[in-house]
Amino acid sequence: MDREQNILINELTQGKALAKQLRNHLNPSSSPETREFLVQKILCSYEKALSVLNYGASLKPNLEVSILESPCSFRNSSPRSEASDQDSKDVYKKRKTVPRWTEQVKVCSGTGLEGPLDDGYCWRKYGQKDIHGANFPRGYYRCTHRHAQGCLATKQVQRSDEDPTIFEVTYRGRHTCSQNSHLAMASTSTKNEVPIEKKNHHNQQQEHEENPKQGQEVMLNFGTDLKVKTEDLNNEENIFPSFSFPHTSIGQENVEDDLFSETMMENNFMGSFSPTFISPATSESNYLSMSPCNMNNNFGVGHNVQTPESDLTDIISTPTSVTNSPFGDFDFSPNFQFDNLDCFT
DNA sequence: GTTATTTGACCAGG
DNA sequence: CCTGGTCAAATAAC
Repeated sequence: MDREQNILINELTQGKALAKQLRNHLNPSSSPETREFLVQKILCSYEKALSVLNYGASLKPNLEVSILESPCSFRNSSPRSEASDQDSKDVYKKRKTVPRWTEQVKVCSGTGLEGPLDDGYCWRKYGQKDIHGANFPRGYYRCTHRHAQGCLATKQVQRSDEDPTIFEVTYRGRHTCSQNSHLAMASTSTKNEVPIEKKNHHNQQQEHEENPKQGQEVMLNFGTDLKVKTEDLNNEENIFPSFSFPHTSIGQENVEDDLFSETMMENNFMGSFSPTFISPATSESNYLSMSPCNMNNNFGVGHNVQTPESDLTDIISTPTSVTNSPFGDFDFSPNFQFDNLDCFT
């Protein structure tokens, strides 16, 4: 908890300082670029701070955080759900109760930010598929320690059609491997989860490379915008009785119990993470957008946003609420419970 | 040598 | 039969 607090204070302090700087740059002689840069940095600080808070808040059933204005999103911040829709239907159901959620990662660069998509885990690619209707192939990754530690976490990386700087990363399962992240890990950052990048250098046809890490791409923009959208499928049987409103923070607690217990039983591995994070209600729409700076530090860990395994397909496929009110709901604020952050240590 | 990626085959679900 | 997801042999990187 101290750590989080420090980070929080740090970021807020930094944000304040940056704001001052920005004020100094409000004069006409200052370049718009500079101002924009400062704005981005400020937003980074905010987002990071919010992310920290989000950790604590995520225990709350119906947390919804929407921070879409991350530095880089000015370009195209429209949250998209097409891919998710597809996924949601096609998810193979044999494996039930595997939590699944999607992060939309926007790759930007410029501000000396490292590669995107470094979530602090070691992934190993085990497949790639061309997906119908998508211009880019989808990459399939599993945790490197699958055999060593039986970590069943997997993820899919799908590059967005329209905006190649956006990658939809769908995670499945939680990491049980010890080497993983939490805060410290990711901070070591620069380690690329997807090593492919190296090879890609020789590759002309990146159209077929969904690989986020390509140097060139990284150079394209600023920062990394990470949106986390949880969506759970896999549980045909479990449909949220009361998910109608993603923003609702009330009335879902009841549901929580069911899902919670179930989640716990079937996904014990989650325990290694932090059981308290399992908050079914969160699933509908969890938007967490991270900026480049976040990525530098430990915040690549989008996984911390918990999702239960209810079948939220429907909701998700109509992310209107999320889409339409990107900035709207910040109901997380009142609910922080730092006490639970202990789970991370 | 080891370990990771590529890529077509294979399988299950719809 | 088509599609998405996984496997595994071949290959590349280290």
